[in-house]
Amino acid sequence: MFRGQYVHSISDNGRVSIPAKFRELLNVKYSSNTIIVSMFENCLLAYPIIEWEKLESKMLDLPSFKKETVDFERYLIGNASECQLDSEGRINISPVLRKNLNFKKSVVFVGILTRFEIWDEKLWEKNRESGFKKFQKSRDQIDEI
Amino acid sequence: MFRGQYVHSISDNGRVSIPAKFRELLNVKYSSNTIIVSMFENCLLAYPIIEWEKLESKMLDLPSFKKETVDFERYLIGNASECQLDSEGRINISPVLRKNLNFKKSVVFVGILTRFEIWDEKLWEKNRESGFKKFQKSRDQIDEI
DNA sequence: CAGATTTTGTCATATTTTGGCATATAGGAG
DNA sequence: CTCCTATATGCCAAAATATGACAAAATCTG
Repeated sequence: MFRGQYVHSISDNGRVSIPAKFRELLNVKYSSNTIIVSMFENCLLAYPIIEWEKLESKMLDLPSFKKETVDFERYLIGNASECQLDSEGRINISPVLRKNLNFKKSVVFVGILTRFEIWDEKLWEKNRESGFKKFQKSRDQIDEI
Repeated sequence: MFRGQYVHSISDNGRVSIPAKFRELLNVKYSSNTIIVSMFENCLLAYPIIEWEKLESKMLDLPSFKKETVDFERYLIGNASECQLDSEGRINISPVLRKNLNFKKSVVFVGILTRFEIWDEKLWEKNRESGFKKFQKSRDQIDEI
């Protein structure tokens, strides 16, 4: 499972190392160094290709011209890109995504079970406080864990 | 699968490069460099010929005199045109389509699984915010993805 | 049919992306 | 604390890509 936080720097042309812990999980559990990265709320969302394909196959069953489907897919798939880790364990993040999320110098990888998020470090820091508040609020919604 | 966004410039006479990632998919998965381009909401909609033909065969099953069928087909098929990628991976977009969609200098290719959209860049940018809102809304409609 | 205009094919080139190496840094073991 | 290994990242060369330019071919128009 993906867990924890790692801060990495990102080069001018959008290249960044995936944390070694995540790389190992990709190798061992998923036997694949291909991931899909897409936009989410204020961060990137990354899935091992296998997990992502589960999502996609569900989406292929949706009625393709229905409004909700189009809106949903246009955003989630339209922002997605397939990345192969190179021999050094790095991926490239496209100019569009970097611009949208205002990626500057450093990003934070946040592991969350079957996926991980990538945040601009500054934004991540800024949201720490409100993140805690949201966590507190969510405790009531999540029943009896 | 088609995914992600790519911004390309379009020449005065409507010639534009298809993103390399999309070209590769056409070669490898579809073994064909023929696509069908038609109008959609505020953008063009492009399908590999094979996917387009699947769509057509579904349309043939629709009740052919029903109002919705006629309206749908008249628009989607009536605006469709077949394009071959040239040796440099470019297609031409007809003056009519460019005028309808107000294509200026740059366009955005948006990959969506078995198809991709082509937007005027300015318009795409303008719709980005509302696109995110629509996505948020659609998340509630699309259950349990 | 002739001339004008548009479309197409090819080449050249600037830019971006990729691959590989080298080095600095961090983290763990002893 | 110190050494050693694993990791992150800067750097550069090579490859791929996007796109401008221009001539040849095709099409349109009167």
